[in-house]
Amino acid sequence: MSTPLEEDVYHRLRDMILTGELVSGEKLVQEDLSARLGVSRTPLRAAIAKLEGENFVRMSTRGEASVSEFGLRQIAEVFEVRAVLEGLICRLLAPKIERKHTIYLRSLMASVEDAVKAGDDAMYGEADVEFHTYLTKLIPGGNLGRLLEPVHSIMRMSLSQGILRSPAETLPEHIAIIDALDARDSDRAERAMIDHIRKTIALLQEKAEEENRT
Amino acid sequence: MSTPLEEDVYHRLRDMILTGELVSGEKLVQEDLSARLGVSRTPLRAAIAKLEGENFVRMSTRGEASVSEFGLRQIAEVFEVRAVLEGLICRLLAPKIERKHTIYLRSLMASVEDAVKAGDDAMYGEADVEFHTYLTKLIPGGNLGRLLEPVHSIMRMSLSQGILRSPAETLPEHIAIIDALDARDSDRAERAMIDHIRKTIALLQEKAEEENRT
DNA sequence: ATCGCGTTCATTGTGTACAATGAATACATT
DNA sequence: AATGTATTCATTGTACACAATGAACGCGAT
Repeated sequence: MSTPLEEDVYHRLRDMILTGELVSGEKLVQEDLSARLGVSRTPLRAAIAKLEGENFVRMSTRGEASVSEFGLRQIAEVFEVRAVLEGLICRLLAPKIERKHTIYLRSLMASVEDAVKAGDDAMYGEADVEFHTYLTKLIPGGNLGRLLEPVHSIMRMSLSQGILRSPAETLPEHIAIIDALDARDSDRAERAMIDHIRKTIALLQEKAEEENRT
Repeated sequence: MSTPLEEDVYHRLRDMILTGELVSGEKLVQEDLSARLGVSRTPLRAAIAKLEGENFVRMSTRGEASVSEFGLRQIAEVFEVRAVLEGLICRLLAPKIERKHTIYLRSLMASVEDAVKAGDDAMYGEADVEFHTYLTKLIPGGNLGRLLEPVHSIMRMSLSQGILRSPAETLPEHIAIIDALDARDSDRAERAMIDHIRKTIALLQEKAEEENRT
C-alpha cells in the first residue's frame, strides 16, 4: 500500500472525466462509483472533494456531485484563460530561456512534421500538448504550473474529441513562438502565444455555433 | 443541520489560513484541528481535500497536510496571474458593459476619496477588493470568476498585511480603467488593468528584496 | 561516542455503521 | 381526475474504530 488509495481513486476518476467515460453533467452516485472502482466510499469522497476544488466536479445544493459541463462553449472559455496564462509564461520565460530548451522544442516540431508527412496524425496532438506543457514546466516555483495543469487536461480532452487545427497551420505558429523566445523578445513571444491559442478559440466558437444551429 | 458540516469547516479553515491564524507552512494535524473546531476528522478531511484542490494546502509525500506558503514572493507570483486574468476580464467586458456598472464603480471610488480625506484608511482596502471582485462577477458563465475567487482571497490576505499602495496612486488608475471601459476600448481597458496590477507587483518585489536583505 | 536495531508512538488511511435529508411513490379526499 | 398528504426509499453526511505506516527514541554492541 505504498500509494494511498485516495490518490489512485482521484487519478482514475479524473481520467474517467477526461476521457468521457463519465459524461458531462452526469451525476456521481457515491455507492455506484465505489462499487465500480472497488473501494469504499471514504476514499472516493476525498477524491470528489479534491476534484470539486479543481472545478472538475460541481456540487448541487443538495449534496449531489456531478461532472462539470465541458461543452464547446466552456472549453472556449477555458482556452481564453489558457491564452493569457501561457502568454504570461512566454513573457516570463523569454528573458532567460536556455538554448537547450528551444532546441528540444524545435526537434519536437521537426519530428511532428516528419510523422505528419508519413501519414501519422495520431502523435500530432500529443506533441501539441507536449509543446505547451513543456513550456509550462520551465517556469520556476511551479505555482503557475499548478494552475495550468487542469487547463492542460482540458486541452487534452478537447483534442481527444478531434478538435484541432491542421499541423499546416499550427506548426509555423509554434516555430514563431520558439523564434521569439530565442530572440529573448518577451512581448513578441507573449503575443505569438496568445494569437496562436486565440486562433484555436475562433475555431471552437465556429464549431459551437454550427452545433447550436442544428 | 441545514448546512453540511463539511462546508462550514471548509470555510472556517480557509478563513484561518487567510487571516494568518494558521501560519504559512504550518502542519495541519487532523486530530488537533478536529478538536479545535469541535468536529470529527471526517468532515475535516473533506475540507482539507478541497483546499488541496484549490492549492491552499499542500500534501507532503507522507500524508501530512500543510498550509501553502504565501510569502511576498508567492504573492507576487499570484499577482502576475491576477494581472493577466483581470486584464482578460476587462477585455471581455469592455465591448458590452452597461453604464450602470461603471456608474456604480465611479461612485465607489468617489466615496473612497471622501473617506480617505476624512482620515479613514480602513475602508480603502475593502473598496479596492470590491472594485476588482465586482468586475469579476460581471463576467457571465462564472467560469472565469471561479478561477479568480481564490486569487482574490489572496489579495485580501495581502492587504490585511498592510501591503498596498496609497490611494493617491491607485485611485487615478482605477478611474483610468473605468474610463476605458466606458469608451468600450478593450485593448486600453486590458492594458490599464494589467499596468495597474503590475505596479503593485513591483512594490511587492521591492518589499521582498528588502526583506531578504535583512 | 557512534552506529544499528528494535520498540513505541503519533498520525494518517480505510471501512463500516448509523443518522439525516430530500425525492419519489402510493394513497386518500374532494 | 386532480390535488394534497403520508410513507418509503435512495443517497449523502458524520462519527468512530481499527489498520498501516513512518518517525522518534532508547538501548546495546563495537
